[in-house]
Order: sequence, then C-alpha cells, then structure tokens
Amino acid sequence: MDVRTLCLGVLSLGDASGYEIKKRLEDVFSHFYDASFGSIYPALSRLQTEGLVQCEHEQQAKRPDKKVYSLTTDGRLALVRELNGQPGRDRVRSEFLVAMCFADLLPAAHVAQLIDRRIDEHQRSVTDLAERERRGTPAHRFVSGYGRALYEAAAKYLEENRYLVESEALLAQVDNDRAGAAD
Amino acid sequence: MDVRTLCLGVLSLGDASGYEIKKRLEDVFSHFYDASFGSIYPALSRLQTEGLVQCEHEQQAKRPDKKVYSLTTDGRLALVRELNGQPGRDRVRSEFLVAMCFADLLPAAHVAQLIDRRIDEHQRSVTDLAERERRGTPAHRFVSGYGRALYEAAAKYLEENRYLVESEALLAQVDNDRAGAAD
DNA sequence: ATCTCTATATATCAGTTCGCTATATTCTGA
DNA sequence: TCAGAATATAGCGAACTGATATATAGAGAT
Repeated sequence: MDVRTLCLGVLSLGDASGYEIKKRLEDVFSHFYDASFGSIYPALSRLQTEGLVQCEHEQQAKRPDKKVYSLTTDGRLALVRELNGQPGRDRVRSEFLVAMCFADLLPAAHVAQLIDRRIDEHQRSVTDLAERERRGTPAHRFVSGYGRALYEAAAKYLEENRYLVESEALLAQVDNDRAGAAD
Repeated sequence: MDVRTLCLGVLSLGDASGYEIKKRLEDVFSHFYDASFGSIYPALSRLQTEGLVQCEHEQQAKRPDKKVYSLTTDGRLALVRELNGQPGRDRVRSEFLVAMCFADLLPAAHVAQLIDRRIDEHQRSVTDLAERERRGTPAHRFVSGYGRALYEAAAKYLEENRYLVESEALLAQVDNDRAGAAD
C-alpha cells in the first residue's frame, strides 16, 4: 500500500482536491499514517494518467483554483483489490525510544524532561482521539479507539516505569562527575 | 535523527560491521526503528569520511571479509550532541488500520481474518519482548517493556472492539448481496 | 498602520530510505 | 543432492519527507 492507494481511499469517502485530501488524512488517519504534499500531488497525477481518478478544475474567487478529483469505476475496483490483499507490517520510528536506550549518555534532567513531555503529548492525543470517537462511523471509532487505547497504555507505562531510565541517567552522571573530580 | 546517528548509537555499545549493526538493530531496536542495508552501508561510508567512525578490515576464513567500525572521540561527541536535542515525533504507518477504516468495502470473513492474525502477531510480540526484558540493561528493559505494554493494550482492544468493524463489514455485505439479487 | 502568521492551493526538488538484486561462500535440513 | 538460510558488502530504482517557490487573503499583534 502506498500514497496512491491512500488517496483512492480518501476519495472513496467523497471528491476532494489534493489539499483537501491532506486535511482529511490529518483528521482521520493521523496517528497511523502520514502523507506529505510532495507525495500526494504526484500520486494524483499518476492516478489520473492511469484512469483511476478523474479531475475537474474549479475556479474560486479569492482563492487559488482547485483540481477536484473523483474516483472512477476502475479506481474503486483498484482500491478494493488493494484492500483485499494482506496489509504490510506496521512501521514505527520512534526517536524518543532510541534516546531512552542511551539514557546513560544524557543528563538526568534531560531524560526527565523528555518523559514529562512525552506523557503530556500522549494525554493530549488521548483527548483528541476521544473527541473523534464521538463522531464518525463505527469503523472510524474503531481506529480512533485503537489509537486511544495505545496512548493511554503508553502514558501509564511511562509513569510507572520512568524510574528505570531516570536512575540509569543519574547513576551515569554521578560516575561522570566523580571521573571529572578525579582529573 | 537518521540512520547515521543510529549507527553511532549501536557502535557506542561495541565495535561492529555493517552486517552486525543490522543484527543488533533487530535485537534491540526492532519494534520501534528499522534500517535496511541500503541505508546502513552508505551511512557508515559517510561517517568514516566525516571522521566519526574508524574502520578496520578483518579477514575471515570461510566468510567474506568484514569491515569492523568503531566510534572515534568525535563520533561519541556527535552522538551525545544529537541525543541531547529534542527527538522528532514518532512516525507510524499502519496499513492494517487503513484497511480497518474501509472495512465496509471488504468481505466480513477477510476482516475477521485480518484481526485474528493481528492479535496473534501482537501476542507473539509480547512473548518476544517479555523475553528481552529479562536480559539487557535497565534502559533496554524500559524500551522493551514499553513495546510490550503497547502490544498488550492493542491485543486487548482488538478482542473487545472487533465487533465494531466486523458488524460494519457484515452490514455492507448484506446490502451488496441484496443489490446483487435485485439485478 | 504594518507586519507576521496562518490558511488556501499547487508544484518541484534534494536528500533519505526501502526493497530488491548481484556476488560469493558455507552450513543445515529435507 | 539440492534448496534455503546465514554471513558479508554494495548498488539501484522507486517512494517519501521536508523545504521551498508562488500567489492571495484574513487574523491578530505591536
């Protein structure tokens, strides 16, 4: 699955321009899929040449013109075919967790600050997703709830286990200070 | 943070070749960071030209030769400097959750199968990470535990809420069958 | 009043990264 | 005996991100 399929998916929920597709991705898919303008616009061009989407130019007063895309029959078929395959495995990239692995190289205060922020972010995500769960279809509630469950578990884990990395950082710091004093 | 920093991090735990770096990433960082050979080898070359790592050629009987890399003083400084900055936000890409958003376009049996597999995978991840938590430093236990907490929460959520998407798929299917029968 | 920031809208480009392939040897299990 | 996995490095096309360019308009700050 790539950005092209994702665009087909968003368009299956209603016609949209590239800009609007990005906004809807942020609404519905953020937290588990991102796509930049740099990938969306070329994706739409290619989908058009492949005949999977149609495009209509819409002139707007006081705004740049829009290219409003809509799914073709072939596009809908391609979307269903793609979704019927096995989804690729999740890909996660967390610089925060990499940093935590090397907590002993960091000042204890920095580690504590990173964890504080992280818990804050997670709690904001929980609030955000809980709001979304009240809107939308059951399927959208399902994915929002999935995200919420994970952020809640993460925040709880961080509260209960932060001592593990914080004490590592503190111990390493004491060792460093002692080495520094010995110079 | 990019693959270059990640290589510095792995090398701070001990000298290694590109191949070994990949293996150690799979051991310690998989579940929250991936890197392919196609990014690791060029990263090491560039780190060497920048003077952040050193390289020694090691001839092996019955195996291809190794290039064993080690951190330089500059390299260690660069790693600490990078880790002291603010980590970038997590990036997640889950094709599974995208598919769940469009459950109404899929056969109910397919949705059920996807969720079954997903729960299985999560449970295997939990076992795998629980094993790792028994080994390693407190910092490594911390990140493994973080992963485990999330997979556990995800599996539990799926069990308890799968009916949301499964009923959507079933309803859509009934509608389709009725439309088909009306032809 | 002016000025910056945000929003709307599309597009391109350099730099990163992934997945695949090539190359070569050895060991393991069917 | 023969395919596949493991060890080891390297290159390449395709995908994607983040930044930048271009243009207009409204909101809020100073």
